[in-house]
Amino acid sequence: MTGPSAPGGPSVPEAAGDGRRGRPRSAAADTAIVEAVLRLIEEGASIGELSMEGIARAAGVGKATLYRRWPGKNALLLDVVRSLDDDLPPAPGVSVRDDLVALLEHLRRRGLAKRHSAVLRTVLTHVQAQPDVWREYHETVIRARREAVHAVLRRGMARGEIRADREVEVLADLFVGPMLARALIDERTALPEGLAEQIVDTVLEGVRPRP
Amino acid sequence: MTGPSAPGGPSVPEAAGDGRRGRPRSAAADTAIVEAVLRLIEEGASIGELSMEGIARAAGVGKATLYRRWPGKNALLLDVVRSLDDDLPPAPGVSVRDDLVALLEHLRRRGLAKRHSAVLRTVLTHVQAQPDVWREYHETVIRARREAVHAVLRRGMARGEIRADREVEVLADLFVGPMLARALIDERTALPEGLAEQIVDTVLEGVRPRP
Amino acid sequence: MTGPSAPGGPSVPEAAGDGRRGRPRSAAADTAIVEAVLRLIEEGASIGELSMEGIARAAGVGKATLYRRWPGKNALLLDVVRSLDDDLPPAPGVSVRDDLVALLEHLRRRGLAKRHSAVLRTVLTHVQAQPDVWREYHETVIRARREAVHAVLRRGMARGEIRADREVEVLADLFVGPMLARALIDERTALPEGLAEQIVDTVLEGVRPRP
Amino acid sequence: MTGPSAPGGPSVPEAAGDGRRGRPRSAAADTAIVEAVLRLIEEGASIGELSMEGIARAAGVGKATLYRRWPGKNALLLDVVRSLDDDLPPAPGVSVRDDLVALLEHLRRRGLAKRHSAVLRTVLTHVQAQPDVWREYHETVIRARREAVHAVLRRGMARGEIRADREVEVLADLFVGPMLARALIDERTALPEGLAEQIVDTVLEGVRPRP
DNA sequence: TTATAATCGAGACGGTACGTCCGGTCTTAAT
DNA sequence: ATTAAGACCGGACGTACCGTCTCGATTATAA
Repeated sequence: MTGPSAPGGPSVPEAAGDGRRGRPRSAAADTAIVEAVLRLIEEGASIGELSMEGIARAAGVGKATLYRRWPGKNALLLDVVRSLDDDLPPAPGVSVRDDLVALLEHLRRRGLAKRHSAVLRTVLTHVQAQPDVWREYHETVIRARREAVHAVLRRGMARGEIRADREVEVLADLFVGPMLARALIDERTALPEGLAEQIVDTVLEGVRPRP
Repeated sequence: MTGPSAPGGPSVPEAAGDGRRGRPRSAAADTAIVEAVLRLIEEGASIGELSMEGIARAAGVGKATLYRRWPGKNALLLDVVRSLDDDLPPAPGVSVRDDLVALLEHLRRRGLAKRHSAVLRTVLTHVQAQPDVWREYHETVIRARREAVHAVLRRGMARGEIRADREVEVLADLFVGPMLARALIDERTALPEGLAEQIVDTVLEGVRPRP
Repeated sequence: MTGPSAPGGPSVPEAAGDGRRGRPRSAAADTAIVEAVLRLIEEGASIGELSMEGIARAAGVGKATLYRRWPGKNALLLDVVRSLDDDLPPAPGVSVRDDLVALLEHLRRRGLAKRHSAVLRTVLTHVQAQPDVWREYHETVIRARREAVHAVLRRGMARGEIRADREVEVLADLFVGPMLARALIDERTALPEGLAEQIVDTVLEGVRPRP
Repeated sequence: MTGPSAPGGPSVPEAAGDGRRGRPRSAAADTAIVEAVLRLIEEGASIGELSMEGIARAAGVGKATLYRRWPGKNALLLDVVRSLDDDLPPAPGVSVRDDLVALLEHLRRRGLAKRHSAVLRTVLTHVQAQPDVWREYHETVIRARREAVHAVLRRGMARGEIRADREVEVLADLFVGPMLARALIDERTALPEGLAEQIVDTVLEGVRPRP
């Protein structure tokens, strides 16, 4: 997606190698739409006002302008959620333990951010019900994130800091799963500071008492 | 909820200590409705036919009969999902490790069951967007399940099989979170046999290599 | 309405010549129902609360009690309107002119009565749409009234007070029609005192100026 | 009502002096709706299929398209009935007697027309129960017709062909009332040819025998 | 300069579902 | 057998949203 609308932006036809004709798409509309969705969600429009009709109204935009950019509500919402994932999180890092803590801390912070939390909850709720859309999100966003964890773990294995007799996927879930479970299920009780370290260290050390 | 409609059943007015008047609610309708929802979901009606209108049609029931029992779609779906949680899972158990494996295995099996998986995914997707409904589900179903894990862990702590320098809530997430993450996010790729043991043992032993 | 179910009252099965069994119909219910209808109509319930549901509620009666007495709403309303026609109007009379005035005056007074006017308007509106019910009303109530006019006119013809070269039906309409038109169409503007005499005399004398 | 939808047409917002925006209302829908109502009524849909739902279905139109044009069923039906009154009836005329005959003959013909008769009966039945709607109909349609009669009569008075010692309103009812009474009450027994002349002449000459 | 053309906000289009109400029937326990 | 109460199925009510379509107006490039 290299068009005028950056990654995460609306899906441009992308055709017409160079000689585009007619009035170009309004960048202002792009912004207004995405901002309207975020505003609506933050205002608690759990699902009520989150209709294409309401979004168009809130953005001061015609409905056709929405449908010209996205094929439907799910695609729009998916793009909105993607637009919040821009901030590249990971880090090269010193030790494997610190890399893992950094990754989980990033996850935690995002789960805390009012905007991101509400958006994610509301949007995923919509999107997850559409298997194809969800799959696309999975393959573009989630897989990337997961790969970051896998890379760290594989590096740890190579260095001998992580046991090598388990599948990487399972190990990754051991670290990421607990944080996700808290963020997705426990509404927003907490995600207290220090949770990342706590999870990483406990999983590393094990739950059995050590002498 | 100890009335004629068992836990998981429709929300009975519950009034009238004994001298109930008027024609009683039809148990056949109760059954037909819940079965219709399950059937529709299994048939893949991800969200399309999952309308009160469609449910009533599929159940051969008037819409009023639905609204007499539940205040809205979410409440109905919530009850349906609850009706799938009847099978008490846990186990007294011999060792703490075996108890944990049993709990996770139960989780895994349910995640695999075609019916439960589809229902849960579809329904939670609906329900989670309604904070109040979700909260109620959380407090009646999730809390109970979580408590079972907590009990096992506390027993383990008392016995010295589980380290006592971590909060029980965090430890519980370490075990349950990975399985949930897989079940909820990875569509249904796997949940392969042996996953429960793998998770429990790895979390118990830790991820660091042991000599 | 002399018996519990007199002519004009609810349509009793009428079977069982003598040996009726079981609990007898409640006369209180009969009264309550009819009164409820009249009350609702007078209160302006033009058509809104005029539902079987609302009538049963207002009468403090079960719906089945209504349907046990009348086959449907129209039959009930028809009976109510009939119950207002009990007061025998006509008069033997001295001169034909006075008889006609008396008949029209009777019509006028009834058209003025708040109760009768509102009921008639509301009910006929319902009833007229059901051809069979309307026909029955026509044949039992309207025909009788019309016959009274015809009798007077025929007497006048015999006496030489009324021209005999016109059909009686047409002549009857000449007298009754104007009053009805006012009563039915002009909402309730007036029907002023003296209207009956005015109509009768003008129709008798003719509209052409007399020398 | 001078907008794009002529008298008898749907109630246009009428706002926006010139710069109308958005897609304009479909004239095809206008036609389809009115035709559907007429068709349904002619097919005998006394009141059963005469629902907004049924009308929309029969017209191949969304329900919203109905409610965009009329606030409710009564208003729609009222407009339909108005659309049948377009054919200007009266006539300048030679003698007062002939003018009156022409007016009544027009009334008679309309009462006979299958379409108009059925529509009028069914529709007025609906509309009359809503006082405000009825009032509007009265003031727009009935008053106009009545004024035509009044004009004829006043001309007759000026010419000395009509007695001047009666109120015009009463005289008008003497001519129009009989025809209306027949048309509205006698289902459709007749309205035989020559009725107009018969009424006019008899009312003019008077009912008393002449020497 | 003038076409040509894609965009814009606005809003109507045919459908479908919402949650409520009523019609007419049926089923309770109580009288 | 009838009572009041109320549940039953069906279906209409009027509203809202979906995704498409048509308006007149705007804003670009291409001729």
